[in-house]
Amino acid sequence: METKYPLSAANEDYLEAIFELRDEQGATRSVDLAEHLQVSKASVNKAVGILREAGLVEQEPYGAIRLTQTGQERAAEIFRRHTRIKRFLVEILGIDEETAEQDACRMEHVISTVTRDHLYKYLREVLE
Amino acid sequence: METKYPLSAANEDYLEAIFELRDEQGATRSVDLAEHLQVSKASVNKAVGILREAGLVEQEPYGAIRLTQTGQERAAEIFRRHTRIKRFLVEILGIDEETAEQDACRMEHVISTVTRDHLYKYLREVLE
DNA sequence: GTAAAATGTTAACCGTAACTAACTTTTATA
DNA sequence: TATAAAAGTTAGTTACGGTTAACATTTTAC
Repeated sequence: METKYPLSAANEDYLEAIFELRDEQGATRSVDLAEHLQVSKASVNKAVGILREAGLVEQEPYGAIRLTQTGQERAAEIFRRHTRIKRFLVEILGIDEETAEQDACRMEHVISTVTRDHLYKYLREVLE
Repeated sequence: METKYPLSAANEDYLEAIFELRDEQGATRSVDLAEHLQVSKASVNKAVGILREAGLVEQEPYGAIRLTQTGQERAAEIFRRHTRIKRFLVEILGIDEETAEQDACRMEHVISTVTRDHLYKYLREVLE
């Protein structure tokens, strides 16, 4: 299968949103993704196709989207990165929730794993 | 003229590199830009055209590239952002120069002005 | 001063990621 | 249950930012 396929920032966003918008059965609808990410249904359809090819989600035609095991892990990691960056912005730099959310959305795609880990460590130390 | 034209991340990179690679006369050569940014001469040519349209640089055919007044200010601000983010990564998070440089390159394009200002303030406080 | 090398320009192309419009399928409702 | 609305799909378009290849202009070296 696919071990560590790199995802584009856009596709990381789709994966993360699928993770966030799951219902009790773990299903996510395309239309909700489109709404959440403010893109067209067509864009969602294409992106989900890519995530499917990459083995990160499953979806039968006209059906709901579900994360695979790998997809789930990958998405959770992205989500964790996002929330920690946001925490840093809010709790350390004192930035408002709204701005922090938007900035975290973009920063999560550009920091290296080295910086990510140092940031986590810093958060643990400073917020004990 | 153009008051606050938004630049894409790519074009901010070109502008910043033009700023960094100026010689004593304030001139930058396309070929050096291409080398520095690791792109083709054709890409440089296209990007410089956009910066020219935006009133940020001047260049007569086959001549050197020079920043206009606005271009100079804009580039200096981008450069400042870059170096401060890098300082943060190196001096606060303890990341190595190499990684910090690469991450700063990407982070500089995605942080809001709010976050930028809070980061500067934090740097001043922590590094007194 | 001319020929070769270096530099700059242009045209045509590619991939990504968005869009709209038209269509199919599914779901909900009257 | 038939039909209208909602959701999903597909095809074709656009903009951006890169590419290569061929060409034009400058600069350098003999």
